[in-house]
Amino acid sequence: MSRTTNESEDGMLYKDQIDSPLMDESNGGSGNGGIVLKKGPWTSAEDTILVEYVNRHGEGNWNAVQKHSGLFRCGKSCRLRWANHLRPNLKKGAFTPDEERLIVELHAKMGNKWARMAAHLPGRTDNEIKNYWNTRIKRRQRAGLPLYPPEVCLQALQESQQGQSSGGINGADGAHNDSMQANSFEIPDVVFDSLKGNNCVLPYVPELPDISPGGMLMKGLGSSPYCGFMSPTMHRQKRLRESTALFSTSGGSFKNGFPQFDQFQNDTCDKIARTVGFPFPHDPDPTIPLSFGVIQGSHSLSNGNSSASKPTTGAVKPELPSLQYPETDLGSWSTSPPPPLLESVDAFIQSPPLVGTFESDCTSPRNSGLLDALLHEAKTLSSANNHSSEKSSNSSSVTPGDVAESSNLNICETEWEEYRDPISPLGHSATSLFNECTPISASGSSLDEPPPAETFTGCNVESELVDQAWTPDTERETALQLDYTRPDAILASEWFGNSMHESIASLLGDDLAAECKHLASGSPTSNQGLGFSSCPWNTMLPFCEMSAQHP
DNA sequence: AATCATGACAACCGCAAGTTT
DNA sequence: CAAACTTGCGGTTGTCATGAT
Repeated sequence: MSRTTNESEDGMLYKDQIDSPLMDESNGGSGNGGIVLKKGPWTSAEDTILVEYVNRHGEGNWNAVQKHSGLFRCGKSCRLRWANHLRPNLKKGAFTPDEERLIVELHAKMGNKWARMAAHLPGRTDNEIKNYWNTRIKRRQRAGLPLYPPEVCLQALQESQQGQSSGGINGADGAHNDSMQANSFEIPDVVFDSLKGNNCVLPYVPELPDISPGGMLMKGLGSSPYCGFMSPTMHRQKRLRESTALFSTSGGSFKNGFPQFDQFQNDTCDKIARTVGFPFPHDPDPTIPLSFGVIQGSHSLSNGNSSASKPTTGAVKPELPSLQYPETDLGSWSTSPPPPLLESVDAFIQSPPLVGTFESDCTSPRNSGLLDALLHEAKTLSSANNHSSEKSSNSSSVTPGDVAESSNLNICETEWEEYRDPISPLGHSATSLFNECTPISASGSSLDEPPPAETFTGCNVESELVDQAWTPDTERETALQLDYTRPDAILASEWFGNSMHESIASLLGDDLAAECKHLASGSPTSNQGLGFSSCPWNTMLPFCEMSAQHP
């Protein structure tokens, strides 16, 4: 597509600039009063000016470009233009198959860390990669294809194994420089191991469009176009309720729930902390089908960009991404049977369950996923607990449990903050892999046996696996057996040995633990009715254990 | 032929971290 | 030490081209 604008406008704009009275007065920076900085497509004339300037003065000090070159562009725009289009050695044109594969692999490891990914693709810009990825996920989503091809999973697996042998949980930093060479990211490694065990099949759970807990959590319900999926069977009304009021409490509760995560790597901790600490709207109703395995949260969420998704206690961010619905809409779901679904959502719901519906999760550009989802789920549980308490007591809006949990979570968040590792891809990686390479088969079930669309069998299996005490001796073997759909299993393999139920009980209370167990058991009824709700539980277990075992 | 959907691309925006003043 | 500034990153939006209906 040609961005012929430059050519078409060539000269013209340049001329305008030259002739412009402002040109001579353009000394001011982008904020200079009186000078209106140009926006929109760059012309070749502008490019020329910028190139000349950079050749003369070098990169950096972009605001000076506007001041000294006469360009009516803010420094930011100049930097972007240079980095994405004018910089030497830029590789233009479509991505090669190798590049595409690499992007997929990198994304599996890094999530939406476009700049970091770009470092692995000489001549490519983060923007290109980002655009490619976003387009790709849309395309594959529509096609019902897995976001991460099996071969990529396998390769990543192999690489991860190498990295695993040498890397520890904390290898992230070292690894990030050359993640492709030796992946030491813990989570991904584990994931890939799991994938290996499962032959890396069926990346998506055919089932529900995911609610994208992450998206909901970070941006305020269903902000993500890909995350907004909800099971038709879901109780929408419950889903979004209490979000504001509960968020703060719930989020807080989570923090405390995880007193220590010394073993988590930085990034992981960061993501988790963010997620945990984030006042995500949690669903008071545990029956809400969250697609955990499916989660698609978004990398963006966890990954990152904290800018918009920063934990803001107390209130759901009104900020709405392109496809999201207004909160009001969300709220309306409670009353109206058909929620304002996105096209994609509709497609997912309506499309055949087997192949791609799940895609939404997997393909979410913002997968943050797993952690967010976990937290969200935990929150949901705690919220449910609170809710039940409220019903029973019917006396106060805030139950003791709320307060206690809230406090716990806050603490946890604080501590996690200390372990942030911007480099670690865990959050994303885990998410990506979980979401996108989620095998339908559970440990117990064979790959040849596709799971029912309504259920997320992986959850069941995983719960069992987790229950099997993870010991260093058995860890490796178990890892292979783990369903890679379950991040929790992975986490468990690394750090946890106690039963999840106990952990949950300690964290959220016995009743919740019991419920969790129930969900984990994967009774057809619960699964069907709850969608993936069981998955979140399972996923969350490790975290619970963490808190229990790592005070 | 008109319309719509999709893909590809470019650019902007807001935020956050780092640096300078 | 704080404010201002710079830079970088990631998300989002807008535009155009193309193909399908």
